[in-house]
Amino acid sequence: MDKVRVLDYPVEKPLTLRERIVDFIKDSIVTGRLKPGERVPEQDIAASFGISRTPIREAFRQLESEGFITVVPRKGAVVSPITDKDVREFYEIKSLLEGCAARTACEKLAPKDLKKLENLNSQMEKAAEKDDVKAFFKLDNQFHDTFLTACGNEKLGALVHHLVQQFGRFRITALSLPGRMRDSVRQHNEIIEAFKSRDTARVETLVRANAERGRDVLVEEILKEKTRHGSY
Amino acid sequence: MDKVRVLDYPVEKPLTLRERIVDFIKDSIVTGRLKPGERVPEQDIAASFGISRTPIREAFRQLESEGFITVVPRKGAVVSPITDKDVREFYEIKSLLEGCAARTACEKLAPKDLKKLENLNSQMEKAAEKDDVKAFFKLDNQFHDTFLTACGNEKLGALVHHLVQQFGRFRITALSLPGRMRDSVRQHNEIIEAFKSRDTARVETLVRANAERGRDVLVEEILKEKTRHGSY
DNA sequence: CCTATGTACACAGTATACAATAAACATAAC
DNA sequence: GTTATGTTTATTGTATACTGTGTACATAGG
Repeated sequence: MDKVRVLDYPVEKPLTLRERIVDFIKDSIVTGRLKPGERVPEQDIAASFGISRTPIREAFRQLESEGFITVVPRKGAVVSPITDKDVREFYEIKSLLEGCAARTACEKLAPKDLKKLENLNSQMEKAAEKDDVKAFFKLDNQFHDTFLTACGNEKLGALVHHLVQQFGRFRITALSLPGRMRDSVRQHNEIIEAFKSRDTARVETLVRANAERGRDVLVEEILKEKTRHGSY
Repeated sequence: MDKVRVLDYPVEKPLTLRERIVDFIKDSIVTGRLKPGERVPEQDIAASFGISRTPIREAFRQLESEGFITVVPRKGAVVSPITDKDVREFYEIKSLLEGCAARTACEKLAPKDLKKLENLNSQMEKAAEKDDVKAFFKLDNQFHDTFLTACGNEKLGALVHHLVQQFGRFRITALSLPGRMRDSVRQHNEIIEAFKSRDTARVETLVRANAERGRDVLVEEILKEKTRHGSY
């Protein structure tokens, strides 16, 4: 009863213009090309892409809902500024959710998941040695995604993913600080050990500690950046 | 140095068309005028409002990001179906977040907040007697908002608010079940007592129990509705 | 000088027109 | 009859034109 399978090669679906714009602006914000507070006029984007304003306006709506930009009717859009309060609040949530996910995942983690965690962390160690922040960043996300997925609650994983995404720019900056990546690898090793011994309480504690450590570094980074701007 | 205050009467700001459409569709979904799975063609909305498609498309983008509708490129939008799995997952998150908020709020609640909780709950009792589901619904939201606000984490409050909003339709249906409102009032009374005695651990336990009770009723309601549809 | 009002310009909000795609239907080949 | 292909139609994606509002600057009045 199977259908013919001749032409089902990996064809990348043609993204709609809006989707491409969303990706572009998100990336611009996360990597820092667009800075918080900066204005984002529709026409400029439209002109530089050679397209009309319509898909851009739709992209703005989506980006607004996701917290990347703030739009004031009849005034325009600006990149949402991030305050240290924002980071504190989000990371309190992240800590709670990730801790819960890790606790739940602890009993479910398959041997291959544990293997994966170890594998990822050793890759992160290498990235840390080479000071490859970008690679480390991706691996770190995968590490966390592993138990976020394993916990079985899809919404929870998506939520954390979404929260974290907004701080991309600061996270990358924070990872660049001396010793930060190595520090993270060490914490991950502890987490892996706890997972192996199926110590749910300890897993939760460690994961939350990891999140809170990330928060502290991020807050510090933002405050530093703020004073840099204030000193002009 | 005060400015003249002659014309600052409550002037309701002119909402943009998109905002009105968003409100309308959300309300339609929450109250059940639009059912899960139902298609939502742009043209129909445009025609019935006598406006163009542009603001509607923008509204769709926002509603999509917020989880109310699902849009497939070049096919159109449908009201996002809600499964029992969705509810279970969301309420696990809600329980966690609300529990945390309540625990944090416990030490911060001012006398007037406690007064407010008692006041709201007695109003809910009255609404329950009169079988006024709509009023009860609003009061219940206010009750929960009280400690969500008091906990100090604004994002957390907003997040829970957002999660809960999507299940509006089912929550209202669930509240209509015999005894459900009275049941809820009873749980609230326990919570208030725990707040009064500043028993943080008990507060968290009770709030989580309340959330999980809500989840169970909601799941049951959805499963019932599913079989109703399946039995055709 | 300072304040207030008028004016011009930039830009977002909306409408309309057109292009592109997907689904439904019909038609033709086997 | 069943399958495959052409065609129509409904509906979304995008472009363009127009309208209205906010901001900045200029100008007049005190």
